Amino acid sequence: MKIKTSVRAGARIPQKATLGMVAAAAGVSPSTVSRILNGTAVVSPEKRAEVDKAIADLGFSPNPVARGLAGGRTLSVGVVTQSIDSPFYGGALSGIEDVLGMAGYSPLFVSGHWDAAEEARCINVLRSRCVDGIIVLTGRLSDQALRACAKTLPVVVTGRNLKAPGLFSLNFDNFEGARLATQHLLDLGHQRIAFITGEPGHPDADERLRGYRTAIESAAIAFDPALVVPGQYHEASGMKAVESLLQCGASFTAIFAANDQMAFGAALALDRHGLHVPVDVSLVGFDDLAAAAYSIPPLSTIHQPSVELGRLAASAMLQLLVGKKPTIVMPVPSLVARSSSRALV
Amino acid sequence: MKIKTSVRAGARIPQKATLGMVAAAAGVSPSTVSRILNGTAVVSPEKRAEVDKAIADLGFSPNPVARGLAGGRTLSVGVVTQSIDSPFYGGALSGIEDVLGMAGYSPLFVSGHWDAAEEARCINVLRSRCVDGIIVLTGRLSDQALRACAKTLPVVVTGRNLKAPGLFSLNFDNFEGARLATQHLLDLGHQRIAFITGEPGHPDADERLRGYRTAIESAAIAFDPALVVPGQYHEASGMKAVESLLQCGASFTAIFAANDQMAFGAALALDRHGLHVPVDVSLVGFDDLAAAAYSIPPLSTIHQPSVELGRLAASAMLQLLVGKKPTIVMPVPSLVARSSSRALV
DNA sequence: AAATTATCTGACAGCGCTTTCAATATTGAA
DNA sequence: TTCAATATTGAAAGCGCTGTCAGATAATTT
Repeated sequence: MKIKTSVRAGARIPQKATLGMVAAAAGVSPSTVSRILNGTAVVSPEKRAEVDKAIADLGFSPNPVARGLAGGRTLSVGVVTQSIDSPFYGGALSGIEDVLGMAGYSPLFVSGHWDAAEEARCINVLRSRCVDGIIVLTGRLSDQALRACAKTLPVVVTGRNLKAPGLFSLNFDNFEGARLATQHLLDLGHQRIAFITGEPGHPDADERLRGYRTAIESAAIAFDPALVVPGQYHEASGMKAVESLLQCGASFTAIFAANDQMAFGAALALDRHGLHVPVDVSLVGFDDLAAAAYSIPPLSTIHQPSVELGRLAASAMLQLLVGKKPTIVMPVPSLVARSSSRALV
Repeated sequence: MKIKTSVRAGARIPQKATLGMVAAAAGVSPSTVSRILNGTAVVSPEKRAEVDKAIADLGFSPNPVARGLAGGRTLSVGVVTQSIDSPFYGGALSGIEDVLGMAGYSPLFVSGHWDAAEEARCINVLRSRCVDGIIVLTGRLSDQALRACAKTLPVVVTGRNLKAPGLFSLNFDNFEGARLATQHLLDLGHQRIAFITGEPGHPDADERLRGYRTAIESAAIAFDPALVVPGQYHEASGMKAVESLLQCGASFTAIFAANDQMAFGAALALDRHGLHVPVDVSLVGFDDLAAAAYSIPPLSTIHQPSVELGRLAASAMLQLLVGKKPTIVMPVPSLVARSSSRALV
């Protein structure tokens, strides 16, 4: 290790003030300064004033690393996401960053890449970094693993319904969203509605399928397995799904894709076959990505409040952190009807 | 502060092993363990073996927080981005996370929201968190501010050409990319090519404009200011740009947008006016977002290796961190011709 | 064999902050 | 006016790890 900060600093760097220096400048003990900083105890107004002045004069700001070591709290919370550049989770990350930042906390993002083992590794990294809490965005981790984790740290998890001490879960009503989307197509007169599923085995994907099926059946239409094709939540799988649908000669007038990315892929595949949305086929997605409003045609979809989800998750964490039981409710699903779906004449 | 980890822990949590415990278990001093961990000095094979065993037995892993306090190095590097959920920077973040993670470093992402003051705040947060280095993705910060920052910490910055001690900059050839895109349209026989600019005053936007102009002029076509409309790099501004172009009655057979998002907006606006891409108007974007391959029609664009950019920036940081001068070269721009551009007949 | 030198290793002093614990100072009650 | 109770404060001991320093061994040298 050759380089050291002190060596690299050519010019005179304003030496970072420490709590001790503030104490000395204010003529009090370090303990007192600490107490003022943390509101741990009552301090006389005079001393408080002196310390405040010293802090301002020295431009002091406490060192989170030292704080972390001494107090156990690092003012940072770990966020386990699947991919930092996912169009869907991105919004949530942004919401988390925003709310956490306002409260003086820093988020530590780690990506699990849709893999339970990797997610477990992520959690270990976060733990070794002594985060004060962990937010898990729709992880692959078992409920059990999460519960265990919540034994040592406050945990907020999205995308499941889980009850455990020190753990708060925040779930979007995927069933209702899917039901809404399907109902929308039914209302437009569609009877043969294909469904491109999400990754099977995933709670949200399963719920969306259930919502689709429920809507179909409650319209007294027989559920046709031939109209349900598997997808993996990305564009390519949406294309493939349409290909296979067409290949099998399935007849349909509308497609409901379990997320927007697959809907985009589906639209492209349809286009390649000379089928136009919404003239030949109506299309509805799920998520309401930013891009959905600008696709051609703009995509009808179920709005998932991803930024809001992030904000709520962060708020819940903040409440957990002060020992309160979070009182957070998720917004209900809503349909955004754009131009990709139209009434069957 | 009511909750403390120790209180929250209901069950018996496997007490986290410390370096001291390892030392005791191995019958050596803490210093020796530290030396083995850091490779700071040679230790006898026997002791090394004992320590390794103790480490394995206790499942010990060093505490980065304590390390940070004691050694000054936190094994974390700050990353200043504009928005954590930007479709373009997302790729770069992903690349950074990947490379940094392999090396045992953790990235600390903060968003500047396209605002110099906020970016400065971000840098302060990062500094207070004692990051070992900072990567700035195309910030708004003045060159001077960055140079000052590089006096105390290694800095890697993308999107500019800046030379300073302790600072490495990594720039994409925006000029050449824009020239390439424009030339592509010229090669297809287009003469009236409109250009939707990026945020004026930004180096990359200016360079792209220059590339456009250079290509146009070197094709012996007069540069027509009426064909250049301002944009702000987002979809809505792309729509607005096309509206204004149409409003002014400008005649054009192709549009080159300074980024993909504006190209998507432009395509939609054209569509609304009954103009189809590429039949009526050819369209080329810049960035090659993941979505570009799945838009309708798939967008011809200049490929920006955003993930690669992130990886390179992280590699450069890693080199800086060990005191080496980075030897990193950026890939050259390349055109991805898809279906949104076609030859004028 | 004594004197040097090169190799390991442990003791110890922090890094900047929090947090008992005990010591004052202050107030109220008796 | 005296004693207990309460409010403020400081001293000191770490949190888990690193890095310097000097002591202990072993390897070379005259």
